[in-house]
Amino acid sequence: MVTVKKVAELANVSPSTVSRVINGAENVNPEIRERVKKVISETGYFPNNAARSLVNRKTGAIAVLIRNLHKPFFYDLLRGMKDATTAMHKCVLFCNLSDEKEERNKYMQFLTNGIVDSMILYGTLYTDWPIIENLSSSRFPFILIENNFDNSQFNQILINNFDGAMNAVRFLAENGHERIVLFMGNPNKKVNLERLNGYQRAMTECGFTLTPDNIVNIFGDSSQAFDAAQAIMRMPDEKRPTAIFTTSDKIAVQAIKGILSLGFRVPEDISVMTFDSQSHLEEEYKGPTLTGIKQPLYDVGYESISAISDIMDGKIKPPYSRTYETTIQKGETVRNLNEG
Amino acid sequence: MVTVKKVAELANVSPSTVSRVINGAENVNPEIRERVKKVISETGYFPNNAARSLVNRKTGAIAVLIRNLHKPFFYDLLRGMKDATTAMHKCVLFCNLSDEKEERNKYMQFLTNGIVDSMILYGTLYTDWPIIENLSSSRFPFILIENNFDNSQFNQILINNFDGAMNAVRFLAENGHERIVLFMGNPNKKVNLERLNGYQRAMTECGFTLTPDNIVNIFGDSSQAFDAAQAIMRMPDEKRPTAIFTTSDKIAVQAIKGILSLGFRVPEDISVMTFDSQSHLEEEYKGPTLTGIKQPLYDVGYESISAISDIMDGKIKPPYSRTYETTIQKGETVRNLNEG
DNA sequence: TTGAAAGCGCTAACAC
DNA sequence: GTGTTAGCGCTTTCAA
Repeated sequence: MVTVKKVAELANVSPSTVSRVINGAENVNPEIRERVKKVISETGYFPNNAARSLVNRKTGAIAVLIRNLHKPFFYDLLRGMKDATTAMHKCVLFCNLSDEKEERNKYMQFLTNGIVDSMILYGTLYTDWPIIENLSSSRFPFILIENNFDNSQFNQILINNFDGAMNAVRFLAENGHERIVLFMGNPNKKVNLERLNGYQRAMTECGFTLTPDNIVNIFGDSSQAFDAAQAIMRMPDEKRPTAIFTTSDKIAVQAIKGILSLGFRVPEDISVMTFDSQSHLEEEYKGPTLTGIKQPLYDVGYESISAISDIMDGKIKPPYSRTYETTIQKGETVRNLNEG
Repeated sequence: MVTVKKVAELANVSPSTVSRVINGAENVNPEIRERVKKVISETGYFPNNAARSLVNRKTGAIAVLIRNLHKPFFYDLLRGMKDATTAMHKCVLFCNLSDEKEERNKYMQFLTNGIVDSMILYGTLYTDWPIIENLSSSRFPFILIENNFDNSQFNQILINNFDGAMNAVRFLAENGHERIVLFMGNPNKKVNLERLNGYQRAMTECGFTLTPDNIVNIFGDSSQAFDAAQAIMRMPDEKRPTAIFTTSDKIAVQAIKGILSLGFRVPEDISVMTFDSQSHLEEEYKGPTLTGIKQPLYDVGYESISAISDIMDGKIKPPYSRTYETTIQKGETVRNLNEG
């Protein structure tokens, strides 16, 4: 293995000079610099990160922790992160975590002790609190994306789920819908809670009826939405909602499958509006293209890398917080009741 | 920061003893062991990987390098890797590489110098040869998945593309097809070349006509397949192929879109068989479910982590090589000409 | 069974 | 502008 020492010997200088050349210090005789550089390229020397990290206490690398990294949901997020990585010449390490607490701890401890010096965490769980607190108290720099904590002391990037949900209801209202039911996913996820709250606020604001029946719980497997949608289609016409708003694509897809399975059509018989509007769905789906609220995940991904870099460089001083707005993505699943 | 030294002080022992406890050495007085363990848990001490790596020259972590990690194509591969990671209690770091040589080099050098001590590379490019050779000559352990090199000296996991393509043609033959055209992707990718060769062999074996017209080059953007498929559909019935075999899902999807765009149907007017049969397509597709050759990517992912672990543990001695067979995934795009 | 001491490869004070 | 020295946190001989 080639080390600074060996390079120093071959170039007839001291290790410190080699170090200076490697790190681009100004105060080196140009002639010597060239000599050292030549030896470096000839020997194929590359500095050992472990040794560097040990003395510098930094590596310049960023870790990104995501549960279920493999899910197509993260397509745009990862693309954004990748483009930012290339643009900023960083090294980014992705970790695909499971829910197991032990495993999560292991990764955290591994990464935070000499491997990376900043971190991006997507969609932390409530149960991750000890981890976050630990990071925070040890002053390890990190950014949370869509976290579950009501705490502005952390660096965070958020998506305005509340307004997004409100806009969904308003969009449905503009299209003549009043009887709008919510298919709501696991309320332990803060995002779902925010979408619920936005839905409720908008329903009230629009003056639409809002009873417990308006909110259908899909807390378990998303396939529950299949049955729930069937149940709705079996209601008498005059009572049946004209639109379903779902907190995720997965739920929307299942709901539509349920609707179609009974011979009904979307959006002719009932409209469906989703939250997410991913370009890549998690399962085979051949129904009409979804209309829904779209999250700017590419931008969020790009910004997360860019922001953590700026924080590390001192260009941004924590706590940093940024909220992204959603947009409405028009597909084929919402019918305009005002027409015809 | 808590260090061995501090733990040693608090426990009234020497750093060496702390080290022994951490590493589970036998020769430690049980009483002292407990005392040290207590201090460790009280202080939340965790060993610094950089320091460890520096002296041990290993970290126990594995890096997985994939170009375009975000693509849904890798869904099953990543799932397999993740499950293996959890099962074997390893730390796996994923890197999303671009084609840029400079970036690829940077990651390699970063990772191989104190961060991880083994590596899995998926789908290396021909231009990666210097990297691979460098890894190899420095005796850094790695496994290639679906690599582009004809070299059995490396640890590798392969998929039998040749037999897969042969089986595709045979399957079409069983279904009464004789005029089978190949839509072939970039031949710089070894996998495409193997699929081409398998196709040719099987066509010959079956005694079917095999002219240059039988092979349509889709070397650029897969949307070329759209036009190519239209061109085929414009051929007179008696000359037109009865089936198209494509080297990837992407090409198949474009081809089907082209066919449908002219008012033809799949598989009634022409059959389409693909290689890949991914559960997650890269673009919106609502045509018939694809029939094609399926790669066991989950298994490949799982095995890659498991194998590199075994290599590191000395349970497997290099060079390690394993080839996975494909299966036929039946969808709706191949018509049985023998019926009716 | 335990501790003292050396050293992994690198950088940063400090001296020259 | 350059070299010497010490030390980052850890493990591992070697003595005791």
